[in-house]
Amino acid sequence: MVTTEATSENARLLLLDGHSLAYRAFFALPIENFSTTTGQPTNAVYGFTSMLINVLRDEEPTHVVVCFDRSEPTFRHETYVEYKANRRETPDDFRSQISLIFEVLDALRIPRLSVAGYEADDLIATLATQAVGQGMDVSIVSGDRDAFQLVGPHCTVLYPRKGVSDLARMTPEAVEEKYGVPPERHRMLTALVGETSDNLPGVPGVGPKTAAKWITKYDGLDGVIAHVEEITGKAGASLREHLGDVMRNYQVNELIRDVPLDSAPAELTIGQWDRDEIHTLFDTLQFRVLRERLYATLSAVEPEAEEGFEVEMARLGPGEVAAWLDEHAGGEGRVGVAVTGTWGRGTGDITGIALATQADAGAFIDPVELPEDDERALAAWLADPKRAKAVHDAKGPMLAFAARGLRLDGVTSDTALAAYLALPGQRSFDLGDLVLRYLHRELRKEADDGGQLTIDGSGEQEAAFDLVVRARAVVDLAEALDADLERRGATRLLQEVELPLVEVLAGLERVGIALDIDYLAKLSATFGAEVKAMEEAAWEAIGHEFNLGSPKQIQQVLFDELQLPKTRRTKTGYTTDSDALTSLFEQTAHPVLEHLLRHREVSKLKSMVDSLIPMADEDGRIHTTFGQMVAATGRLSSSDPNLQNIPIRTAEGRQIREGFMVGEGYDCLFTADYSQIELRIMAHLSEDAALIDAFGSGADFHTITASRVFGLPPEQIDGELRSRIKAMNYGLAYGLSAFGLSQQLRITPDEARALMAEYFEQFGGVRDYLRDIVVKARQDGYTETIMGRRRYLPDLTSDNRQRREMAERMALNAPIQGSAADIIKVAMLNVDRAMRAAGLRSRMLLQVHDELIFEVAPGELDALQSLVREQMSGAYDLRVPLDVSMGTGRTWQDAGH
DNA sequence: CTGTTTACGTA
DNA sequence: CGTACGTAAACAGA
Repeated sequence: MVTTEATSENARLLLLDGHSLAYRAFFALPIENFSTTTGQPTNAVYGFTSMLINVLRDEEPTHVVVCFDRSEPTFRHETYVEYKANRRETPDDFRSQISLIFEVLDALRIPRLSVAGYEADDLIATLATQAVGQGMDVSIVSGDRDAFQLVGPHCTVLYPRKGVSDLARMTPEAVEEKYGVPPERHRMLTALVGETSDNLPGVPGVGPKTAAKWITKYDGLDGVIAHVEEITGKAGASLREHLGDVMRNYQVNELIRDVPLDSAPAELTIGQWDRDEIHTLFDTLQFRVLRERLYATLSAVEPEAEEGFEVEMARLGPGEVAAWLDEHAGGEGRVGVAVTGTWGRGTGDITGIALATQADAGAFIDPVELPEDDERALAAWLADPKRAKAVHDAKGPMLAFAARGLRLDGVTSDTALAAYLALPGQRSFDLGDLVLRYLHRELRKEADDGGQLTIDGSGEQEAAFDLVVRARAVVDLAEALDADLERRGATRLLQEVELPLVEVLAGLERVGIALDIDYLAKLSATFGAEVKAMEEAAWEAIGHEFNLGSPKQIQQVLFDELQLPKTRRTKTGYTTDSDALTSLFEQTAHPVLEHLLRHREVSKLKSMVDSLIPMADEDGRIHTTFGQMVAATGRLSSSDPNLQNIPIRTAEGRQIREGFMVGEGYDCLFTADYSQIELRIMAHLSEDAALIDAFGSGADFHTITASRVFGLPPEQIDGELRSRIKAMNYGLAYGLSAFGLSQQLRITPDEARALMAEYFEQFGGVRDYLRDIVVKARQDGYTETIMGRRRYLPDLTSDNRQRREMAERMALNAPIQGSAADIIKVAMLNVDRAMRAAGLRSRMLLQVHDELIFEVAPGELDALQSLVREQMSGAYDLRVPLDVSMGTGRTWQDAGH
């Protein structure tokens, strides 16, 4: 294809038949391989989107529209009541995907069209006719052969041959070659042959070959009809008998070319697609590969952003830092800071620093070759809380600065953090994406070949300039996000909680926690021995070797060789999870099941120990990384390594906690955790008097609530009754259903329902609260925590039950889990401040959602305990007290309680 | 070599 | 058919 300059002469219109393509995809792609983890089928969406991407790439259209059928009957049904009557009911799994396809198209800003009383084909015929008339080239993508009648010199049909990636290009020549008639006569052919998918029977005994022969010989269908008596043989007789059908078919098959439409072809332009919407949507659809393909394809054709950034860059040489800072960064204005370097595991290194002001003054500083005076000026400026700074994702840079002995203060905006509060469900907060979204600009320099930038070593210079552009962009982005957060009521949450927390978290990461390496190495050996023993025992029991770590091989052994009863299905077979194995063992008592379970348990522990040991630094400490913008609810996450999932439930698991110990020069570890914080928040939010009372009484909460539910005095509540109510208490905050409760308690669903009814009888406020929270979230589009942290849940109005109910459970849980996260974050800030104020040398080491772990400096235990208790329980004023329980010891295990 | 699936650890 | 995470190993596809 030759591309000439774009005039209306060679505008290209791409027309897609949404339904027919989606339907194709639905049957071409196996639903088992294309479903989200929540069970939403996505095969049609996937296939359709995939085809869309391909044709956008290959056809390079200037105009696009996707046409859809409507449910209303069309004139074809009136002409022929049996029209499409043989079609089976549209499967639910397909129907639920149409609205998802709409979402994809809307996010891509691709227009879609449907008109009552017409099929998608008619809209396509109308638009194609108009467009060709206006000199446009047209490509039609449709899985319906009726579209072939539209093929012409400026109109091509792309017809899916098989699957979703193989499109046949039907030009006039291709149609003629395949069917023996030119495109405008294809409809006549169909009329004679019939179309089973539309329930249009043709002439029995007449196939495409015969039909084409007749049409050619008699110069069209009219000729065939006129000469119908001359046609000899069986086929001729059959034609005469079914002539009515043929004429009806010809009428029904005709595509309407003058459907009244609101938009002309020239108006069907592709808009600026929305990166964030695509991100969010593809996240929920769990399209990973497709997203990459889409980005690769569309970034090539997407309309240019308005402009880049214009900024002067000074490369600050020796002795120039102080002067530049004085001139450009000594006032009130916020300065953007961007750095290059590496960071993680509690440390880092800075290789480049860029500063930029709103007045487009930019500077690049190479921190390695910095004279002492410059370094001092820079350090003072960075650490000056009065010099306002905007940084994107400041925690890493903070660690890298700290490794050079530099402190970063005065950060009045962290644009990544701000974006997280605005869009908490988002996966990544890429600066370039945010700049495009909020500022409609591209993160690149203006194409300004002034020349002063192209000194030699231009690669380095380029990199420096890119960094300055980032710093410049961050300043404007900070402003835009400030405004956005104000609108969302999250300003205080950012300024008073999340921003100050960045430095506290950097501190925890930098300090790390000491490991007892020798002990852990021995522990690993112990676990290793048992893993091996279990493996051999399992092989012995089965009679051959197999990989106990492979669910697939376990399935083969259990279900094929041993013929044990089948368990719950997974995508790829039958589950071998511990619940299933346990229940299989109860049924069959087969010894291999015990070996498998034990092997699983111990090898999991061993791999955890083995992963921890090499992560220790030269001082024997490990440094996690806290994710402050990961959890949609506002919690922190911990990774590399994850220290928020160190085992505690089993005795063996707890042995790992023995490996976390107090560091040299410190007295002990000290842990403090909130007891039942989520339940207390539920009591607070629901204002349920009975629940609030239960927390006020000081006695065991689960026993008290059980006593109310069962109408028994507390001393008659045995372990069984208590644990039922405990499961209920906790389950409520997760949106637990009667079914789920019955599973967990191993009672019948009816009993579970009765238990829930009893519970709500006593705690009506909780029931009302849980109900209202979903209603309100549906109205607002989001839930909110006690500190105004939002979680947006658009799926609350989804017509897909699975998605909607999932969103409802999220809506129940998010305010509770999120408020708990708010409270402990405030507690961490207050504890940190109070420790500084008291001049303590003790250090906060970890946060595990409702627990804080400290390392106690000699002689400070008493002071620290009372300080932490005070700050934690006073972090937020709830309608119930915030109880804190504490413990101390040499190891994390000993410090537990 | 990469991404996905299964399973499982925590709150 | 209970929320929120992160990781390891096996596996599948490129």
